[in-house]
Amino acid sequence: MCHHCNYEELLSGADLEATPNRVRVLEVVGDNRFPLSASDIYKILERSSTINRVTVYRILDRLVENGVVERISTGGRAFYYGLAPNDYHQPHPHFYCKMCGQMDCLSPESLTVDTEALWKTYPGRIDKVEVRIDGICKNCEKRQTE
Amino acid sequence: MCHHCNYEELLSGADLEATPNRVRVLEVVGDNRFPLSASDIYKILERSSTINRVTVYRILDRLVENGVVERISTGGRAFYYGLAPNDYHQPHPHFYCKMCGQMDCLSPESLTVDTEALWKTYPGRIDKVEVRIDGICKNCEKRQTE
DNA sequence: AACCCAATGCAAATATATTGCATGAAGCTG
DNA sequence: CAGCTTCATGCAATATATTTGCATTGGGTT
Repeated sequence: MCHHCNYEELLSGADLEATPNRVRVLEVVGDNRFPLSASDIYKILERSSTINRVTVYRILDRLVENGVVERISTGGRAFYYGLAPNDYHQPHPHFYCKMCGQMDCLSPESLTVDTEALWKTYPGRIDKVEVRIDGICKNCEKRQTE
Repeated sequence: MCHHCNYEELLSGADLEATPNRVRVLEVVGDNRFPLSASDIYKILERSSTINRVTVYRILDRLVENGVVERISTGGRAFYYGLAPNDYHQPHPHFYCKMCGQMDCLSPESLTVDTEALWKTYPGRIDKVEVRIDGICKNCEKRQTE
């Protein structure tokens, strides 16, 4: 567990009853250094004890709705999920490797985006700014040349 | 047609034979002010004369591969397609409305991203930096309050 | 006790995209 | 020019990711 986060508290703080399944899902998402797909999360949970795939989707939806978890788009077909930004986790860009599908978190400073003007002037409602780098990660690049 | 772009030339310049279907697909993508989904493109093409959905997907794949068209992820499930950046089209961020699914192109200056440090230091291969704003567009926001 | 609601499970449906295989036209080779 | 190859296209089937409908269960409420 991230030493800043108590997952039960995170849940109740977001108006969500801390059911065992919700805690399990949130633990998997929160304990990972990088975002995971619903399918990844399901597989990890299945290893310890049974859970339904649909339940995982539904829990993820609720967590995203209530701002606990962030849904991140990839250059591929599935969404990935990571902890939503909060006091201890700043928003940050991600790197998506189109070969292995792994998504890395980049440091918030690695890329500076100035969104201030946009927030002021955009005529609609802005919920989120997503920055994603697509490419091929170091490992896959190496593997290719072998 | 965008007055800078001759679509046949764009195709042959990208090493792609300018077949009638490819030109049609590229016209639809290029003539639109904002990116479209494969399905949107298919529907528009069907209005003038018949084409297979799979052909549309395949043509889009080739166009993306050869750098003529850009595949843009959304906050939703489908990819959208727009002209790839070139001498006349700078890379720019997009706004995705989660209500109506419409994606707008924002001006390149509306948001400044400094990727220089990243390009220098990232250990893998970077193909693309995608910046997307998610939210609710002006129209949908208005419609909600009515 | 009767009721209600939310969480979960299972089966089926949906949306999007991809694959396999067939056809036909264009070009090349001998 | 006959035979071969290549590539674009079409059609049917399949794969993948996600969502929906409906039933069950358990906890709280009246």
